[in-house]
Amino acid sequence: MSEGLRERKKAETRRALSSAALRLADEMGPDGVTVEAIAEAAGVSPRTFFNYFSSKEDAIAGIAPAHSSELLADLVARPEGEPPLEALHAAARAATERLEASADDLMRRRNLFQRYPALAARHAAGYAEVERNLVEEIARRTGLDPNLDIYPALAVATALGAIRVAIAVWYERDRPGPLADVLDEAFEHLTHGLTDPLAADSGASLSAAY
Amino acid sequence: MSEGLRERKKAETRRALSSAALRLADEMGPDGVTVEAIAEAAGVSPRTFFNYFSSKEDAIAGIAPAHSSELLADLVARPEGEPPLEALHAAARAATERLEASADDLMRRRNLFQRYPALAARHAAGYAEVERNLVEEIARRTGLDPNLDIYPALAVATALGAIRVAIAVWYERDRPGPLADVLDEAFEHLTHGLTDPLAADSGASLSAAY
DNA sequence: ACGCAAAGTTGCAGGCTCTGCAAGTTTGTA
DNA sequence: TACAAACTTGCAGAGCCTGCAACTTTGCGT
Repeated sequence: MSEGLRERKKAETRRALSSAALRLADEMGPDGVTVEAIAEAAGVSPRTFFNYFSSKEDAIAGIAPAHSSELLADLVARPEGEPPLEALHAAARAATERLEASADDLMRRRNLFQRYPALAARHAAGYAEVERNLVEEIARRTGLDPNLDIYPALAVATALGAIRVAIAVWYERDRPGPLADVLDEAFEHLTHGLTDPLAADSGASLSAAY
Repeated sequence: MSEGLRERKKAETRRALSSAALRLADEMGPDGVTVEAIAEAAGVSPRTFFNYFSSKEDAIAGIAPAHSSELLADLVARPEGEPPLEALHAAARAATERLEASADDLMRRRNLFQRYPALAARHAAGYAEVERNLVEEIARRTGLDPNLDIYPALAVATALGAIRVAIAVWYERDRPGPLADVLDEAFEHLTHGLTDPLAADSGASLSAAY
């Protein structure tokens, strides 16, 4: 029942292709690696590569619908009455914990993105669809129109921005503690209206966190 | 001295290529148009196309560094003591006014982006560099480390998100008034900590705005 | 076990994108 | 007018990506 041999093999092939693409791109640059090389490293034909990824860049940038859809699932699972930003915070927290588990892949990819910004853009594009879904869910929870009211889209864009920034800072700080702590710090700022951390008293506890 | 014939011709060719790319992509979809067709419509050879744009997508997505660098200039021009989010708000306001001026081009491109999200991603990638610069400036103003402190990156990411969301909602509402009004609405939410607009009293004035 | 249907892999043909190079053409200047 | 720099162009070629048809593997009912 659960997971047939077929499913497992497909997942394994996908992982092998993604991993090979990432490693080779790291070594020779995204343009230095060919689909042929990736396919060979993963033990399949070049043609099969395109059955798994729609482009070479997709394989390298790692368009992983898994993490994103889990983010949506986590949000949906939050209690109905919870304030939107709190629900987003909780879902984001769960996401960071999953991300932290595969920190090495994340790091490798991050280094690549720093060297080749075009890849980062491609990666970010993968989140566009999830963003739409998150906005829908927040709109449903607040009873607002996702197209005409600004709040749902703004809250979601802000939350995703917080995740992105938290990951970046976490790496720059050489990962001293849990990623979730940095995320909490970010949401703390958001709930306080992003007041200047130096001018405002409310900022004292924040800077003390680091 | 000023602008030789050479310069003007180049600028004209670039504009013709960009315009043809946008129009053809609108008619036949980004994949339905070939570089050959764009070049022919602009009256140059296909090879010349690549002397102006590094890829077909670049020509269609219209990587325009102008707007972004103006955003940075506006931010730098704000008074030194101004709270960061207020300065970002003011700079964003100026940006929206410039954007509103070329609303038709924006609309056409926006329609394309809606139909083909990959283009939007490409376009967004152009803003990555400006985002870094904005973060630097906010860090300078607050005396924080742009890499280790979360506030500057968070404030900038949030502000850019606000601009993006404001534009989207403005179009969905069929542009009833100034884009800047929608932007103000977004920043209002941000300064109030993104509290649930239904639960909080502070939300009353916001929903009244629309 | 057996065999059939669905799913997955592969090779091939072919069109398109993009690059480097060398030759030709146009523009700015002395 | 002559010359140099800048720009355009054609050509060759590598690589990306797709549709198609044949082949192999897996899942499942009998």
